[in-house]
Amino acid sequence: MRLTTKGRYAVTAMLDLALHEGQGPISLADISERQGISLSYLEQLFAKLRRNELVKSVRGPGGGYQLNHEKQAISVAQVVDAVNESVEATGCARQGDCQSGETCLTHHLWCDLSNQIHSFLNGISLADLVVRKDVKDVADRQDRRHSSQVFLTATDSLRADKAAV
Amino acid sequence: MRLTTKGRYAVTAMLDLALHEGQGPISLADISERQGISLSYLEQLFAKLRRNELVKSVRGPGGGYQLNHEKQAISVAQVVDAVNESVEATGCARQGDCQSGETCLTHHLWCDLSNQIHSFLNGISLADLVVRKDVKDVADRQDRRHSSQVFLTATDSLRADKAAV
DNA sequence: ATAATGTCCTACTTAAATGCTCGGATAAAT
DNA sequence: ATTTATCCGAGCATTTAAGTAGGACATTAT
Repeated sequence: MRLTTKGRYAVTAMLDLALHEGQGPISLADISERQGISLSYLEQLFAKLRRNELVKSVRGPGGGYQLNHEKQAISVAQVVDAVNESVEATGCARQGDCQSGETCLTHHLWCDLSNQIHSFLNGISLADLVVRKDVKDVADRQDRRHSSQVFLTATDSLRADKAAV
Repeated sequence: MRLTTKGRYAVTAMLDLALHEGQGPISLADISERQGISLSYLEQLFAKLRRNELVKSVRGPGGGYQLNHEKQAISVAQVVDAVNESVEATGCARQGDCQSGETCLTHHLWCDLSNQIHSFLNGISLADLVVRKDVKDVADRQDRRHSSQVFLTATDSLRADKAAV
């Protein structure tokens, strides 16, 4: 089992998409700036998210990424899984062949733990996160800090209007 | 957050001690054989367990390790912690300074997850594991397979008798 | 057309950790 | 004195995370 910045980055980036839903495609450059994640690294993560059909992409200027499903339908567990960070606590992938073909002494304990974690992360959707107070607070701060050029150009507000329809 | 064979080995070894409590000191060679863990690696793990005062050691022939507290008083979480496998899911050690000094978008989510895992593993003691059916089954199988020389020598049964007093 | 802006893709690098092995020192029992 | 065990340190192969670098391709705006 393993949960590092990899999985955390993925969830954070997906939550960023959910927060800016309805504003058209969001570029990775925007996410990189807002969330403090390396652009190149984001590209690699989104390649996996796209292959798992959690996001869809639009290429070219004004392009970026959008959620491929309703926010309610995307769980944190799905996102973490998509970037290959299993929250599986057993070493045998639940096979029970941990100790040279046989079940090890603590196999069932780690199975129980895996169930706990998985059901917890499975029960939280991006929609659930979006409405949380602690998430809103941080999102507001980030928007205030990075809103400098959002409504500066005519094309940008035009795009936002189009997307809002 | 990370849970690999390191933490699983530690819990398995501690459970082995709990299962053979009352039989005097248990050597790492015995645990190595029963649980299929490298002896040298066990030594390293038990060095940490000893420094965390979870076990006490007896040197010399007939020596080995014993639990330093009642089985009921040792939780799985303590054992995992002792070998430096934190089940902490945040990257900021709960400080909230995840994103260049400020709180990141998903900080509270990972805090919640950490609480879940920690309270789960904290609520399970070695005593709880010893009485579980799945644990008993595996333990019986292991005892049957590795009991060949336990009661063969006079010194061994003598030692067991002494320890039982 | 062409320049700019984005995704897409591959390969490389650095650092850290895991899971071991090996060699030897020390303590205690036979 | 020899055996049995814990102790202790160094070292090593492998994997992974996390990020860099460079470029190809698609799309929009000039």
